[in-house]
Amino acid sequence: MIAQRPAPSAADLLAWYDRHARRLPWRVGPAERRAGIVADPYRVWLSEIMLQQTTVAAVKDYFETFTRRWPTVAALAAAPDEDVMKAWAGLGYYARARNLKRCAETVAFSLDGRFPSDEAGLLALPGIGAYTAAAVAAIAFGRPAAVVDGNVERVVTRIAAIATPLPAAKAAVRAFVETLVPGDRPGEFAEAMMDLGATICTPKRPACGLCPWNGSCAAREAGTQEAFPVKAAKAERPVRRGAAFVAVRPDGAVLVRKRPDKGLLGGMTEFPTSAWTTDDGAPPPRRGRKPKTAAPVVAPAGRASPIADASAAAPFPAGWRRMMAPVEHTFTHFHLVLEVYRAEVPASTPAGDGWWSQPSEIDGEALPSVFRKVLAAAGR
DNA sequence: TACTCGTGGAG
DNA sequence: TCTCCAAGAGT
Repeated sequence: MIAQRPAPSAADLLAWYDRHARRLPWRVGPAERRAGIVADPYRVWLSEIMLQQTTVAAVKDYFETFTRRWPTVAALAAAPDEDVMKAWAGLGYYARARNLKRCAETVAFSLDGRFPSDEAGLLALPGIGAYTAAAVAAIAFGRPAAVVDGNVERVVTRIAAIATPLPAAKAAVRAFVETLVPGDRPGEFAEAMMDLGATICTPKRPACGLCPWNGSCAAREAGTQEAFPVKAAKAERPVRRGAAFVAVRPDGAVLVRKRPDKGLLGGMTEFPTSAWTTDDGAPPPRRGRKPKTAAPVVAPAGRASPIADASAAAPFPAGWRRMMAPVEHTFTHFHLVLEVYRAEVPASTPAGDGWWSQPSEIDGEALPSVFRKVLAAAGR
């Protein structure tokens, strides 16, 4: 008779966590906890929004900047949208910043400055989904919520050898976690699960020898750790092409404008660009109403005369000159190749629907990474 | 359910 | 170099 694997225990994981917890700026450390300090829901919420699909390393500086500048949800709610977008620039997924601001306003102005303490109340707020609602409820309010993120999915699909591909397996993962969540220290339990996934139960070459649950893991017993989680096949990444235009005044100011609030890089700042083509040369599908006349599209360099096409897509006639190397940038679901054009223009050139940004101001603009590459490619 | 939505670091 | 992917949410 072969001994059955014991069920994983929250107590074992918490004992491991007591020894190996990562010290992170948004966490209440053990010493503080002993001193009776509890988590600040604002800081927990802010960190969880920033950490959505984003690494701890990338978040740290932004978290420090935000909490120093806006120490409370009321302060964030009172800030101009534009300042928040500028502070978020470079972190990606800009809908998070828009929802962050809306959520802060709701909490500050409609909820008396207090975050809801239960999952349902949190879930109703903009930018807060199943994961974040559970995480804030558990970490900030001590609720025994089942916190399921990518780390937890990996840990649990291995422990229980769940072969159903994600995201279909999500319900089974959540059900499993619900059987484990302790009534005591549920927030630390959630942090422990995530730390375990981040440091021990890693995607490649997990350190099973160091895992507090290695005796309970079905995948490890079978030697198939790296086969989990099973994921649905991903779609291929198409290539889109376009042109970006950097107009430079004699004083060094460059012309920028604000992108539409919705969609890709919504609400952020950009250099004027042509429409971006899809693989087959057609313009990308539009969500809104079709314009009566199609926007001029720049053909890929080499296929037609880049200069001639660029002049049609440029924001205004000028001595546009194409930079040698195009900017390439990979988004989640497509790869972008942007030809960069630059022109020296007179001081009297009107800004149109945009504005002129001085060299001393450009770094502070809400300029996404792809357009910072454009700026660099234009030699600014 | 299946897309859309960024970025930069690790392997 | 290139693929994967990191504390997901909205539609």
